[in-house]
Amino acid sequence: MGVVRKTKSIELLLNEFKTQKTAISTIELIKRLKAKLNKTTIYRMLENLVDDGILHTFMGNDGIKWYAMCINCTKSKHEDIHPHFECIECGEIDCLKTEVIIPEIQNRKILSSQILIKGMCEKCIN
Amino acid sequence: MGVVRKTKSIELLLNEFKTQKTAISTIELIKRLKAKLNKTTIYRMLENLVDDGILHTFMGNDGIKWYAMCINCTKSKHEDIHPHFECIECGEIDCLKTEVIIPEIQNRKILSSQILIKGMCEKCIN
DNA sequence: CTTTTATTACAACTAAGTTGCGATAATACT
DNA sequence: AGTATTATCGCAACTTAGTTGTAATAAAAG
Repeated sequence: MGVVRKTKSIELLLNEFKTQKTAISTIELIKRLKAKLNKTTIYRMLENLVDDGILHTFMGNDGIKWYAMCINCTKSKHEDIHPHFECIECGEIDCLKTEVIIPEIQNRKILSSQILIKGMCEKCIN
Repeated sequence: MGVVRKTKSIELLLNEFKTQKTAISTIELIKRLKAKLNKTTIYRMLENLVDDGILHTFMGNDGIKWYAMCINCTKSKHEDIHPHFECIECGEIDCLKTEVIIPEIQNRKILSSQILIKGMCEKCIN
């Protein structure tokens, strides 16, 4: 249904994404906000913020959900279909601006794609 | 550790992948083989078959694991880094031979990538 | 045929995520 | 401002994918 009211909980959650530019996993968010927010609340807020085009979500390699701020998303259009990059060293996942071209496939219609690239990030490569 | 002994269980499991060319999820396998095999056994067999390069695994969009036969894998080299295609209509996921080029990224080292394309398959497009 | 040990089944557990519902607190209304 | 409305929140209980420990079973080696 999206976010309708400006609550302290929403503020707390969004603050995590303002202080950290990279993606954050649900379990990490729950861990950080445990003292102040119930996990059910966190799950529901994340869902609402995705509906509103404020956050976008994607599946990590380990099967847990990750969330990150949207840059050019609206309620109707999630333009944010970009690849994500997971560092095998520090575990951080961030959004890439790099565009990956998915070629057309015979007799199939491509609607969306999720790309998770694994490697070493700027910090860990040295 | 890989598969060492030829057992009836392994035969049963591999038979599923021989009669079906597309990927199969763990929960689907458990559902199908429930009467004959314990789920723990299925999980452990799948792990072993991945170690041996007979199956490869990837994460579905819903956070459950999928497995499919390897074509050009060996124990040491998993060449099978190809995109997967999920049909939003029938739910089937299969391996694509289409190669997707991941461009180099400044100051980062790319080691692997997982690409899940969503759309309509040959059967469902009509 | 016996011994070795990989494999399997079972039960009990872990952890991510969900559901229902009563309590709380933003917002709307007078 | 004070009250009514209802979105939001917290809690407890639940669901489900996947894991762990262990004793029993069955490949296959000797």
